[in-house]
Amino acid sequence: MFQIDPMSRVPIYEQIIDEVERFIINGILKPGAQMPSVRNLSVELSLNPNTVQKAYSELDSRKIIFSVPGKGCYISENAKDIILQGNREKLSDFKETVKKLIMSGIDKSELHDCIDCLNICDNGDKL
Amino acid sequence: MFQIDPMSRVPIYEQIIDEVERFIINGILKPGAQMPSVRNLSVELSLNPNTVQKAYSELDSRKIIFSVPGKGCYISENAKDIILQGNREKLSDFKETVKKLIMSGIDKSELHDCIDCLNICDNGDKL
Amino acid sequence: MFQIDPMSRVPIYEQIIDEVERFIINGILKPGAQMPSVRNLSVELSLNPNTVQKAYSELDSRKIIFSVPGKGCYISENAKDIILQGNREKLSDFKETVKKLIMSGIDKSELHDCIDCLNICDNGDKL
Amino acid sequence: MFQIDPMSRVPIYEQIIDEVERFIINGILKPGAQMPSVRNLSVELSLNPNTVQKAYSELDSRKIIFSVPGKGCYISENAKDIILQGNREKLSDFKETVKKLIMSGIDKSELHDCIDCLNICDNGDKL
DNA sequence: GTGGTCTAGACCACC
DNA sequence: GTGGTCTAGACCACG
Repeated sequence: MFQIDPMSRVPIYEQIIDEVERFIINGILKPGAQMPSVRNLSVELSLNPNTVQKAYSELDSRKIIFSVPGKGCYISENAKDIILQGNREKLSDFKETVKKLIMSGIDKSELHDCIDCLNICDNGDKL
Repeated sequence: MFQIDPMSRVPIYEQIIDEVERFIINGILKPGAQMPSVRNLSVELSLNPNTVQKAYSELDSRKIIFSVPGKGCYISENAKDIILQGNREKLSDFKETVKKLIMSGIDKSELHDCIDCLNICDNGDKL
Repeated sequence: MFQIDPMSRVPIYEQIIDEVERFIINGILKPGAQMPSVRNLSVELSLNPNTVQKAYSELDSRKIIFSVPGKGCYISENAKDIILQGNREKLSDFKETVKKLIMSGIDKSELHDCIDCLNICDNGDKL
Repeated sequence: MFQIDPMSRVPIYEQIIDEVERFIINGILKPGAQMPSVRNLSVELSLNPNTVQKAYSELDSRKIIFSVPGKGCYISENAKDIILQGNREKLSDFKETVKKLIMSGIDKSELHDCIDCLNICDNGDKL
């Protein structure tokens, strides 16, 4: 289901969150749909259940999913909106990154080039 | 001298490295110039000497500065070149960041806007 | 596991690095294998964890090992190549040493004898 | 007089000792000859007098020179012998160096080559 | 459990 | 005074 790189330096639980968000943005996971159980997902991805649980907890605290005790986790109605709203923060972080790069002597045009040279569909899937 | 944010999630020793690089790029620290001593800088920034030492060691291993035990640390002749060369890697990381942002549904134009709206001088100092 | 001499003038953390490199060259530590944990090794060698950490950090920065925070440190695929390439520098240092010895009046033949009289297996283990 | 490299990582006081020994081995400084005063040498080489003093003290303790209070330092009668005898220790250190190099996977033949490729006169002067 | 960062304080060699 | 190494002990994020 989700694509996880266990050797990446970005925490696995963040990768899970990113993947869930990506699936929601792309419409693969729709509001009301049930998430895979923590146990199943941890087995499928060969991950520690605690790691999956941490991702689910974060998604739950951000109201992107909600858990029904004894039944499972489900996608919230306004999950997409919350994610898109969260992108504001990401853009803020992005600005900080850009600022640092410029301060270390990199030209703005180089950054623009980096963005343009990426061949990625707008729906988020790799070409 | 250097601007450090102890609350940032980026390690203090990396902030020191970034600041030193920035000063070198801006020409404030020139080749052959002596760096502030580990002890002085640690006092000035209210840091543990080991933290400053770690930053200096990394700069030394990257040949941006060189240390003469018992005398002090000095800016290397080709410090600027090494730093600019290191920016290649930073651009590579930047691409990864951009890729993730686009995959989470952010439009390229928004990223371009983020770059353009920054009011930063080309020499790296904040306005 | 590793042989450390706490009384040597060569820093302990460098001794650890040398031992790790030796084990990799000899094929005892293979690519992908997990390194002993920082804590375990520090206990086993009766060292401070920070000392071991410093050795591991250096090995990581030289790409001989790579660390996955929360999981452990692993031998890189091309660790052996990197080490052998690093030996070029060692030979350069060796030349400097030889030069000084000759300048202090030692005959080249004596140096050749020193090399030949060593009883060391080609795989690096003491007889 | 002496060639000192203040940027070298080999301690200055050791460089002084090495230079004095080299001059004695080459016959430039003969037994009974007076050494330059600590003060003069420190001025001439732009060094801290303490550094020169440390070198002289070590040479004195090894009986290579002897000091006559109020007059100066002089080369001992058997200075050359002492130096050549000291070379035994250097050869012992050299063996240790060679052992480590071989243990890190360097072939003996490469070390022999390093020795042979040096174009240095036996009397210690560079060609 | 893992690695990573930081502080506090010590000792050393060198200048 | 300088940089370099080491210990002790703490805290954090991550699995």
